[in-house]
Amino acid sequence: MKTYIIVKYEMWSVTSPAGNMKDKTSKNNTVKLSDVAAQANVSVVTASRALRLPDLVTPATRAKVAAAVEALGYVPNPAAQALASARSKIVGVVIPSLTNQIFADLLRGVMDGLDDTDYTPQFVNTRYITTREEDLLRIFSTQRPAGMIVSGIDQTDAARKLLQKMNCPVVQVMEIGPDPIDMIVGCDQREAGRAAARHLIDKGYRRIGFLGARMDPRAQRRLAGYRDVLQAAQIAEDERLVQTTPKPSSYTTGGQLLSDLLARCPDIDAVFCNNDDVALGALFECQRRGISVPHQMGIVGFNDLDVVSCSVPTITSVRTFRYQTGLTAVQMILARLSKQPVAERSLDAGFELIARQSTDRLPRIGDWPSINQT
Amino acid sequence: MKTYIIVKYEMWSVTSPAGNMKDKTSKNNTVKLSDVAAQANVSVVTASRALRLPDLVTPATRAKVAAAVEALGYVPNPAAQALASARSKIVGVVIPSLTNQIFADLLRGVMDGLDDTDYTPQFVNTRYITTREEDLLRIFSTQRPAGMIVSGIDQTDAARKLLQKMNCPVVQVMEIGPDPIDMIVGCDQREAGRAAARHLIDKGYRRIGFLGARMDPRAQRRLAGYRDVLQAAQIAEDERLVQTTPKPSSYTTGGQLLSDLLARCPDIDAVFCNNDDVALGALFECQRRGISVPHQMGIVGFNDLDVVSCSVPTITSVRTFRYQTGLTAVQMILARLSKQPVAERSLDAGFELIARQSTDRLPRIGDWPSINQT
DNA sequence: CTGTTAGCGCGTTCAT
DNA sequence: ATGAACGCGCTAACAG
Repeated sequence: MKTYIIVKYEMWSVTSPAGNMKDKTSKNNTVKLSDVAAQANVSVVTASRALRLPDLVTPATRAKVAAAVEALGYVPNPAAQALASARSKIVGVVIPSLTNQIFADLLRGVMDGLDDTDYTPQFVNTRYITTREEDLLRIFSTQRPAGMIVSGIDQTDAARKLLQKMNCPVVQVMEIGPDPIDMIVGCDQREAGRAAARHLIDKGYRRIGFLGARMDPRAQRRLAGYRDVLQAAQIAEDERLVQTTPKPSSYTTGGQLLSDLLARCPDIDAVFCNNDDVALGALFECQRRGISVPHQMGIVGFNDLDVVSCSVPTITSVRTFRYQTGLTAVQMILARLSKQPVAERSLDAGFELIARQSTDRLPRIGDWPSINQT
Repeated sequence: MKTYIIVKYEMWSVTSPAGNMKDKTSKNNTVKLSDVAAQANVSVVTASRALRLPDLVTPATRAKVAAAVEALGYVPNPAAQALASARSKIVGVVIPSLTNQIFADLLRGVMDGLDDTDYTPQFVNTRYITTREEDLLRIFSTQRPAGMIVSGIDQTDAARKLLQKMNCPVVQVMEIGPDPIDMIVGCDQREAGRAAARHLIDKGYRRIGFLGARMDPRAQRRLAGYRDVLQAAQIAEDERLVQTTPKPSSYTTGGQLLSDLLARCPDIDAVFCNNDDVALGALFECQRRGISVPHQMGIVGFNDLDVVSCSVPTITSVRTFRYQTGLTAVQMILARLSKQPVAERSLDAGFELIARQSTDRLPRIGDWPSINQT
């Protein structure tokens, strides 16, 4: 222990006098702003301003400071910054899960959007537990984040209040809704659900099942869209056609769901799946059972993950823009932070139905059952 | 200036007498330790110790402080903690990419391992760029992280030095190697590659190709394992059998790789794929071409993602333990931080070959070509 | 445009 | 077992 200290101090006295430039001048082995200031022959404040608000400083001093920073390898201490300014450089990102690919895409967008800024994303997952979301937000609020990105629009009142009290830009993502906390970017899940169901009808399918895992609020709204369309088309709305499970979505779950639905309704001719995991699982189940897709069974997925575009057959899906959403959310936050006027508080990221082989069946006369038959 | 102070004191004197419990006593609308101390009628230090080192404090005061914390809703300010102690509660996690499912699994393990501790993970991705890794580490070092988790064993010397200078537990993950920076947990990629290749040989395949995307160092070692086995089996080692691309791995890439390899070596009877994305893509390509798997073509993947266990046919893969690895890495760090003796600095997470339908072909006499034929 | 001063909320000596 | 005093590195008022 003693030797330790001694070694440390010895190193000090060795490097400190000898070191001209390129020197960690502090005992903590950390270059601080005061070191930079000393090196540049200016006050600490000036050094700070030269870095933070360069416009308020002479080009000459700016250069001096820049040189000192370079020479000493100065990097600001975020903890000190946060403490002094009561604002951290952290952008909090609250998502329900990391298992789901779509959130990984979102995170990539956020990360990329934050690259080359001095902000840092910080991710947490709620595991779809609302009380956990509140706890996480409480923790975030102690960090005084620069901005917050939260998934979905189903925050509890407590969560909404916490977010508002953070006094920073907040973006809800993955969905749009009528009453954003602050800003929002995503797509209309219900409308997207409608598009999927409508596509199946257009392709001549009539006994259209719904396969859903986990059934979080977003999935619920897609299901609602499916119901909208089936009602509007005056196709028998049969609750038995809706097969869901609280289990997390996965390929295996998808196969299981289809099996269960087939057991109850052997006459279905198509399924709209909650998401692509379920859709691919359903496709595999069809292959196992020798059910021909798209002829005996139409399949539509959701999200348009990479995999559905190269399976055999390829799977029709509703493309959503997760990466772009993450990017946009960050841009909204950055814009607000730089006092720029934000064009829109609510941004519809849209969606796109990508028709593929899994529904590529021409409607034939025989496919059209009489209306309202069960 | 003066008014400032007065305001503060006024608010104090207003809320302090009036406020019995449940009061944000500070001008900043933030409850601090001094508020807790006041409420509990102890000094700030005592309050601090009651929370941090409860053993050094009377059960009575501990209770008083706990009550005050509860009443005021006190949450420590991490920035202040970090500044004062020169240590943050952040565990830095450096991975190459978030696109790859296996890193999402790792992150889940890390997150879960850090739940119910007061440490927070912070993720960054290097995008497989080593200079970027160094930059990221430099940034992390300013945060004085509690621990670091980095992916792989191929850090540059500069990166290794940076990690050592952080003076905190460091765990390399996803691989094991001879010269860990500090601690390490993962599996022997080369050995895993051998297992995959050996399995194909055991199943009677002889013209065994290698399909690899991205080809990061880990993939390179798997390829080396494949070569080891082919040499040892005295099967013709033919570099034309190795088909790689610098492009990121994906299902599409997998199909493309197989196409390219088939164009050059139409006589291959099996492929060992870099990872499961490639393997599934290759399977789809076989389906498109009417190549029967496993009879005309054996396929082995890597990682054993969920999807390969329910595709049709199911795909043989080498299971790796990403989630467990993340969890273990965290546990190693936590153990070190709590001064517990760490059992092993190097932990082999192992792997497991899961044989499935895609290689389920009995070796037949005809499958055995003469040795060393090209 | 630059320097001076006073904290941010906590941990860490050192006394008691 | 408890408390007083100081400072972590930086920003934010204010004064020149």
